Amino acid sequence: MSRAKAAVKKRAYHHGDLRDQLVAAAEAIILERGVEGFTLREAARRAGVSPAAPAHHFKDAKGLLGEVALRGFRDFGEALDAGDRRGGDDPYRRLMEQGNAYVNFALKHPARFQLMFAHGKYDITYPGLAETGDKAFRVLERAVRAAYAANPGDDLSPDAYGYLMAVWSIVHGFAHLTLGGEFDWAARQRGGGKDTILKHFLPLTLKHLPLPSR
Amino acid sequence: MSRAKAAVKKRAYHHGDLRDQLVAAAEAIILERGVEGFTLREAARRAGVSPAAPAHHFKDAKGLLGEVALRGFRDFGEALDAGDRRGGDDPYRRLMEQGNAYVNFALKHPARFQLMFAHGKYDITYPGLAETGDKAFRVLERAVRAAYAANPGDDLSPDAYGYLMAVWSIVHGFAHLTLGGEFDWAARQRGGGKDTILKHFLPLTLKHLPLPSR
DNA sequence: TGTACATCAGTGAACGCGCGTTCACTGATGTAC
DNA sequence: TGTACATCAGTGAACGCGCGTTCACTGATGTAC
Repeated sequence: MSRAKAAVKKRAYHHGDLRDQLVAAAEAIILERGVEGFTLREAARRAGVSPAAPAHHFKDAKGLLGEVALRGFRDFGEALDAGDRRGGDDPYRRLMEQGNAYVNFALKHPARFQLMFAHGKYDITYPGLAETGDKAFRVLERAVRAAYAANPGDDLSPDAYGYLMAVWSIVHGFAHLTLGGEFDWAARQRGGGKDTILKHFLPLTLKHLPLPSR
Repeated sequence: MSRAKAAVKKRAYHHGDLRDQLVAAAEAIILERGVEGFTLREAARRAGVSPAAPAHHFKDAKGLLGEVALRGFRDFGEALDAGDRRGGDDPYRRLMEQGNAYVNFALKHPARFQLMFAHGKYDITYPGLAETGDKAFRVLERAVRAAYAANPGDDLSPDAYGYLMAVWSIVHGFAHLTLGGEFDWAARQRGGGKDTILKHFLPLTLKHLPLPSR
């Protein structure tokens, strides 16, 4: 091996990309071992760094997970918003597309999704987190308002509240049950895995998305 | 204190009720600290017993949790079944009542409910567990079959599959989101807590339970 | 362009902690005769 | 009814483990002049 190559391979004392690599490692660990399987030491190990190094980038373990959750909520909100736009002018289609986006996000980024809903695991005071989370969930509310012809700022009717909760529940429940493997028996009947659930069963399910009852 | 009283208060060397008390302690711990907060040592501590004692009743920590899950699935199945019967002859009402029972169980026994869906935390080979779990979920399937006029043993139509998943998703999602505190903002508007969600918002939500599309 | 020096981002050893499980043991209970 | 003894259900000390965090440190980088 040439000296130049060796120089490239040799890890610099300063890592250069540690912050992002810790985030990536955290996601990978959660993916493999679940939210509870995450440890700060393992993340440091995977980034090739001593267990004390992360403290220079995050306050503590929950701080690192706060950053993971923040990025999750940001991308999640954007995915919902893109779905909403795909729905055009039709409030029902907007909700359908958002529901699709919701479940797709959960199944494509299970680590992020599970962390986002794992209260107590990450630092909820992490800068920007609360706003980013709120923003994502307001995308759904906006489409429900449209479905019930409520202007921004208006109180939602009790019926609209129930509808909002029903729609949110159905997509969240579907995502959660799928990730938990509760639909695997159905997928197995068709000889597939989680991808089969997404491609085959999710459309069948979303067909039953409740209609707004105006 | 009389000698008799002292004799009563003094713990017998043989506990007499350790198995059940360990199960009760496990549920209490999960309630207070979440599924991940459970430790076998803490359960032993609460039962007033050394950390080695549980081994005489359960293979290991996951075995104890297996028993907790088993009892959970048993009661859960019975609750769903009672709901089903309340629905009388009307398949839709049967599903409504089951949905009600589903969410009520989850909110009244959050420790059990959360454990039941926490895969990997308990011993799934625990005697009777798989059967008891299957039995509970077949109660829902049965009502969906009735709604689609499918006889036992018939394959369900794709539409019926989607419907089954939609109904299960909506009640499971509602339970999960409520337990996760995602609806607290709504409850707070009405000056209440989880009980408000159960009494006020659950009926509003179940009104939007999808209708079977026969 | 060179140099002094502050700051930044690492190291690695050490801390105390609580965990699940194992071990040899012992006191209490139940049973056979 | 009494007794010998097997079995059951506890004890408590010990094991090794991995964790998050702290500490004094040091090498690399950036900046002021």
